[in-house]
Amino acid sequence: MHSELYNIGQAAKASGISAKMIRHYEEVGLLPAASRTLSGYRTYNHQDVHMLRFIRHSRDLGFSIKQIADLLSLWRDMNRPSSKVKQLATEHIEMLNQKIQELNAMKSELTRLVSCCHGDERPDCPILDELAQDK
Amino acid sequence: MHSELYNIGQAAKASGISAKMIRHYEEVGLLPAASRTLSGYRTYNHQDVHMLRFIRHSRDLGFSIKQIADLLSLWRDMNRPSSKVKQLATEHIEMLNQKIQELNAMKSELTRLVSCCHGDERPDCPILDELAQDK
DNA sequence: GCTTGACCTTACCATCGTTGTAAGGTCTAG
DNA sequence: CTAGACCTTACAACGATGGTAAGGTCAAGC
Repeated sequence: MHSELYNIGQAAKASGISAKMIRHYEEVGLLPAASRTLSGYRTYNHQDVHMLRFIRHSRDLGFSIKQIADLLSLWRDMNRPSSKVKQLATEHIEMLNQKIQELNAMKSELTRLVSCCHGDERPDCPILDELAQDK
Repeated sequence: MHSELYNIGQAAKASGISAKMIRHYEEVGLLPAASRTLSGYRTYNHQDVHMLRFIRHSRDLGFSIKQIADLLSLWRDMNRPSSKVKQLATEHIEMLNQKIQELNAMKSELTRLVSCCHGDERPDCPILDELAQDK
């Protein structure tokens, strides 16, 4: 196993997280402070890049930074109970469900309104009428 | 028709938009500058509150401030073609669809992972395994 | 050795919609 | 006259990300 070093741009490419966000994650404490070259450049090794990939995958699934921090600490804890991970994921699914439900409610209401609107050159518009309703 | 006056708190209650946000909407130009009492308090009349309700309904459907500004100007334009309103709404539905799709993708992936995880006291966890994968 | 260009550094500001806070002025009821 | 509820402005924060600016560093080519 070589411990070849990456600078932040290479780590970004290898992990799929922008250099910008890597610095940000470090600043907010999601990542430990990277080691530096003499001239101050951040350096990353394979393990660091592995962690970055973990973060990206978590982010792609919509986990918040706080949740990702929890996932990372579970990941590092070799004695974690898998129930904790499952619970975290399940809670996130619930959050997703809630958001999806909200968006779906908006969508169906809007779809209903749109289907009522002629959509021609005349000014009459049930969409505006409904938005203007006092209900 | 009385033109009874509301102060910002009363307008907030009557419209369902917080006083805070009413000020914000004024600041960003979604609302015209409110008239003021001698002592500087903002005052609103029935028509203003009606507009605030319009904004709230639009917001409840997920329209952005920019879109609401467009809706408001269509609302005020008695010669608008309803096609413009319909198009705006349709574009928003498309945006909603896109977001819903993204969230659903996250949800189904997560659901799959969760269903693979025992969720007991043992540390083995396919959720973490997958997040840590190099793919 | 010097220049060029690509990279790195920090430190800001912007987005979007909303909330919170602080410090102060005003109004109204007791 | 005072207490408390309201109003005012101005600022910062959230969440994740992007942008910009001003400057230092590195590697390649001349």
